[in-house]
Amino acid sequence: MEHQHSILLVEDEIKLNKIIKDELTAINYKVDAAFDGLNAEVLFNKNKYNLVLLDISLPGKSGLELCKIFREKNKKMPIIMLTAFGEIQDKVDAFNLGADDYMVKPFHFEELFARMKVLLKRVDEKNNGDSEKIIIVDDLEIHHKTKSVFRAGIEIPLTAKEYALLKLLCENRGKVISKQEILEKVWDLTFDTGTNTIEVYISFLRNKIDKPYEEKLIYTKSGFGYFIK
Amino acid sequence: MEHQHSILLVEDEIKLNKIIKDELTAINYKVDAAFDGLNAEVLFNKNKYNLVLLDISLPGKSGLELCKIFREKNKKMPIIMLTAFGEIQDKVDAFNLGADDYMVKPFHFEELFARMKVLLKRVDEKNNGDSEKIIIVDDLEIHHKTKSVFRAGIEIPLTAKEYALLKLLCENRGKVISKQEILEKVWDLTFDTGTNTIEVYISFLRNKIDKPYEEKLIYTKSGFGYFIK
DNA sequence: CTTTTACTACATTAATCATTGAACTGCACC
DNA sequence: GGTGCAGTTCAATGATTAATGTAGTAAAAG
Repeated sequence: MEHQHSILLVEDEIKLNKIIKDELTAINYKVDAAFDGLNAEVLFNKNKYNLVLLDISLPGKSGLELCKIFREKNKKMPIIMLTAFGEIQDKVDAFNLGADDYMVKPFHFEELFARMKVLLKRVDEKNNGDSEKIIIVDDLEIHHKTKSVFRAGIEIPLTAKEYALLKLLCENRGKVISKQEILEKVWDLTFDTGTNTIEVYISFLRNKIDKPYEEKLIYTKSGFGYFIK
Repeated sequence: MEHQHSILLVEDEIKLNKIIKDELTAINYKVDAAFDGLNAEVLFNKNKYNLVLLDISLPGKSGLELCKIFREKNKKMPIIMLTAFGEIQDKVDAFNLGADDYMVKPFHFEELFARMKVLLKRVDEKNNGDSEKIIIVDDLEIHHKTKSVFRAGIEIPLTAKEYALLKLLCENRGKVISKQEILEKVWDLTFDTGTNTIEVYISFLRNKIDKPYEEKLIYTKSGFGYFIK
């Protein structure tokens, strides 16, 4: 798969640690688990993580200390603190030490995952320098800032999915993108649903982007996927 | 130290570059040095600077080009051009491209430092109390100082949340702001609560800001977010 | 020529958005 | 401490727009 996020999970309750790890692994994260502060630090220094989940009360080295250390070494990596109920002061400290978010135990996994997704997406986008970007392919322009698409100077209104699909293809102009990859990046699915949604959306796009114009931009590589120009 | 300023120094004369960097570092600036335009651009995109010192004649990409690029990406960051004697026409161009000041080589470092200080102070003050700021979009005015909003000269009373939302949208006029971003910046939430508060507030705003007027300012980009004008 | 793969019109289902009114919250005032 | 009020939030509804699945047709591969 194209882009799997790497998570460092630091949690001393063995059972909780295991559950979180299993859940995250099931939805396609790569997880390293630590059960105490010292071990967490070793892992952190050895590997590169996209995000850290950090319990506050830990044997070895407190989560707050770790938070400070991690933040000093990496300004951008998101840190989510896992706090027990009543550790509200710690929560405030955590933000001052550079944590990005916190979850109060017990929490719903769904909420944790949602927050992780937001933070990871934010970092990914910043790295791409996304917000001001304009993609130009031939006489087609994609303005990320306004989420708008122009061909030959005329705006073509696209839906969110159409836009995401076109953007993916244009960002990889010339490269054949497999349906598998499209499913992952546009639909956030890691498995094939057995329907032909992608083909339908390619058709939508062609109607809007290519049909009215002489030169076609979207091509099919039968058996492999789609590509632009 | 209370507040260290970050400087991007772009100067191709190696000796001069080093001297300026050393002097600035000695008086407690953090300095990144670039010797050509391309490298300067890379640094600029990667890091956040409080001020740029920019030589006009550079290999790679001219200082004037860079000035324009930097100004487009950051409206507020001061840019001081370093011009050789006789580049007076360039000096004029530089101002048109958004430079804040210039120094004619050779110059006294003391004078450069004094000008930097003035410019940095000006920006710092603006950032602290952007109290004087007035955002104008069409016939809509937002007076930051008094937290009041006028349309076509008539004051429109807004509540705190309405004001924050309108301000966010107007500060990013033209840019589509996602609900996620609105939640973070107006409601301080990192997670979608599953309610429709944002839609409700957009509705409130439209009633006050748009309904009584012919030209509408608040638009919906379904699936993406909201934007102004 | 047969099989696989892809295309697209159409119908169905789902998601998103706008609006309203009701409920909740904190605060000033009695 | 109760009452009223403004600000905020929530829930229900209907309208609009988007996403999905089916099925028959077309195109490409072998």
